Amino acid sequence: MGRREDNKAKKRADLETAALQLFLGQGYHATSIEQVAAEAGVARGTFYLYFDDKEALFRSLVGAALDPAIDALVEARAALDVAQDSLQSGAAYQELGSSLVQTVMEYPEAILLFYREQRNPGPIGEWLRTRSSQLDSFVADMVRSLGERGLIRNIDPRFAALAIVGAIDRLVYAWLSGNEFGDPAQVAQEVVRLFGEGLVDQPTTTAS
Amino acid sequence: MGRREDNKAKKRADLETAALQLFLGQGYHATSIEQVAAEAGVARGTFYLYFDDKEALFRSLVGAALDPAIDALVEARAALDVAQDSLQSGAAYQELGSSLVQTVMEYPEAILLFYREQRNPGPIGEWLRTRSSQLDSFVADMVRSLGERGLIRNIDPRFAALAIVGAIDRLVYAWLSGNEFGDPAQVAQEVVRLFGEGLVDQPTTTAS
DNA sequence: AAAAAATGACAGACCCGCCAGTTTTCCTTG
DNA sequence: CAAGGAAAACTGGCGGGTCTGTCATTTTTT
Repeated sequence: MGRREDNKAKKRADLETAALQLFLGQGYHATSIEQVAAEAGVARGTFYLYFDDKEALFRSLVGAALDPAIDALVEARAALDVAQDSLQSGAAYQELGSSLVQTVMEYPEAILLFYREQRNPGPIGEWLRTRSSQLDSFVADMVRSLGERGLIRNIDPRFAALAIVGAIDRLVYAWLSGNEFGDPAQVAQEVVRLFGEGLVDQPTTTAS
Repeated sequence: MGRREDNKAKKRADLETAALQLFLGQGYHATSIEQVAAEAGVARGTFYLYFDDKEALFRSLVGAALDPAIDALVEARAALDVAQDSLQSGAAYQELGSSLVQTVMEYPEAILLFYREQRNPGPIGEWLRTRSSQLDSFVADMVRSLGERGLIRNIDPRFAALAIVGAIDRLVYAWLSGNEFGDPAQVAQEVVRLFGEGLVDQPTTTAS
């Protein structure tokens, strides 16, 4: 029977959840392998039977949450490439949005860790920023596409993407950090409206 | 003569600039006092004649950039409290904006460090987040005030503030990290327009 | 020569990754 | 089904390394 396999998988998971809590509590850098092992209830040496080092642990941990998100991004791009009308592309955006929301809801701690460590130097930070910039590029392409179809006013896509991603980033981060503000779905709609109206081409309404 | 004093001040500055480069290059946590001292050309023991520890060094370093910004915030709040018409409050906002831009232009590295370390756990991160949330609160009040005067549509000020600050945050961060995009003044205007039109009350323009 | 500044060795504390020795699990065989 | 042995899993001490903050001593300034 796979009793051995099961135990191994379980212990791996124990180490990962222990690490997740410690990383969130004191940061990746400040957490020692000793602490992770102790928290998971094993000796230091045992850790090395499951992971090469702290970095491999982190990648496994956060990758479990990020990989699905990146996959969703890739799929959305593929769907958009073959989309013929705005109905189909709208569906692709819809699908992407719900995938991303689902990922965040499923791995809130890992995503929070992603936000926390993102700006740190070193290989971990670089790895996270690579993932991050994929989203930036996607949004930039989206803005560019909408601009070319005349649906929004002319604006530097790279600039708009940073603003949009930055706003969402901060909102999600605040929410994951424990700040409460209403129904996420309603918040999402507010974001769309906020940027939607800010991006649409229209005469400048001068409020005195 | 103040020769001694001068040298002391200069050495302090040397230590700070050395630390700034190292913090930006490898992060606060990964930088040792040994490295800072070596980079500044002094022995490790000398460091402790100028700063209590690494944390005091960081606070001094980043505080030099943040304090003026916080001061500008406090002054703007005071000016808004006594402002009677929207001309005066507009001037206060204008003044605040130019102060903040000036601070960023004067201490770009320190501000970048502020963005970098902001989400890390520990006393340093908490200290930075305290400063950060002052800006959040200010913007939230601003949105609330504009809403009460009917200049923008009804929207949760806390939510709008996070979106606005998040977008600006990301743009400034990208710019400080070396991403080029045109004239900062023009970018600022774009931000105002983006959010301005997104916040104004208006019939929902449904683009098919 | 007195005062101030600078130095670097030292003690104490962690941490990493390894690995020889121990314990647990599994499976075969009588 | 029990016994026993091989294999897998686990342990914790060790060597080697880094970092901190102090302080008696040396160097520089006045």
